[in-house]
Amino acid sequence: MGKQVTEMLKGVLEGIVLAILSNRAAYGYEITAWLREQGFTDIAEGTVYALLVRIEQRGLVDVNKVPSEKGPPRKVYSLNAQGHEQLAEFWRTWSFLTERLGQLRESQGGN
Amino acid sequence: MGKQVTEMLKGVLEGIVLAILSNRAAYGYEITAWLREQGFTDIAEGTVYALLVRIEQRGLVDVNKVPSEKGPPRKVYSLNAQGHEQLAEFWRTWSFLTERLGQLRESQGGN
DNA sequence: CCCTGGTATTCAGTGTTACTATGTACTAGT
DNA sequence: ACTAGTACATAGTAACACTGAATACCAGGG
Repeated sequence: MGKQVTEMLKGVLEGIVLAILSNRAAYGYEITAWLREQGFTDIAEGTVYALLVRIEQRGLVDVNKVPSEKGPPRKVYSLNAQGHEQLAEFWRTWSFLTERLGQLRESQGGN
Repeated sequence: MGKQVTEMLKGVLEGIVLAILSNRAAYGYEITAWLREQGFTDIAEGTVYALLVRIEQRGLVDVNKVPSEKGPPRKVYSLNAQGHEQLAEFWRTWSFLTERLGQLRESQGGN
């Protein structure tokens, strides 16, 4: 993907993961695989795990350890009330950004 | 604005400034003031200047020193060919992100 | 004359975040 | 035993925006 996406992901990736978790509970390996399918081809596993640790420490998710048939136990994360609030806040900020950027884009050659 | 915007701005602020400069040449102080008007109330002056130095060093802009009636000379930046290319690349990346995020948002409660 | 305030740029130090590159752990199949 | 796939964890690094301050230039007021 390149460095540009990397920088833009900062701050956004957390929102993406929160959004995923608001759909349904999920664990790190699963989330990483899903992201890769969606075109975020360069996202390293370590990145997702680190992010999950951060949002857990900030109390945005509940964790449930579930044994797996193949491999070590999964840490299944689900969004709690505080997480939903944080997600709503993320969407507000995201809307602000898209609106501003949209205007900027229109004010020029477009594309 | 808060910390959330700060993190999301990473990588995006550069695109914003490139977009501004593609409309017309401008200098740091002016850009900062404009951003504040647009609602980016928390952007520190130092941030914009640092960004301008970066994109200058990467050869995306041409610089022109213009005397000011009040204060030290202005460094007026204008986008060159490489800068326009970088801006186009930014819009591509931005489109990718907005598309993915848009889908994510729809796939849930919306808002 | 000095001092404040607005214009304009610069820089050292800090915090957050994503990446790289590993390492660990568990299971199934050969 | 060995390999491959699943699953999580972490130490070190780079990039970027912020904080806070300093510097420079000019105007007007006390």
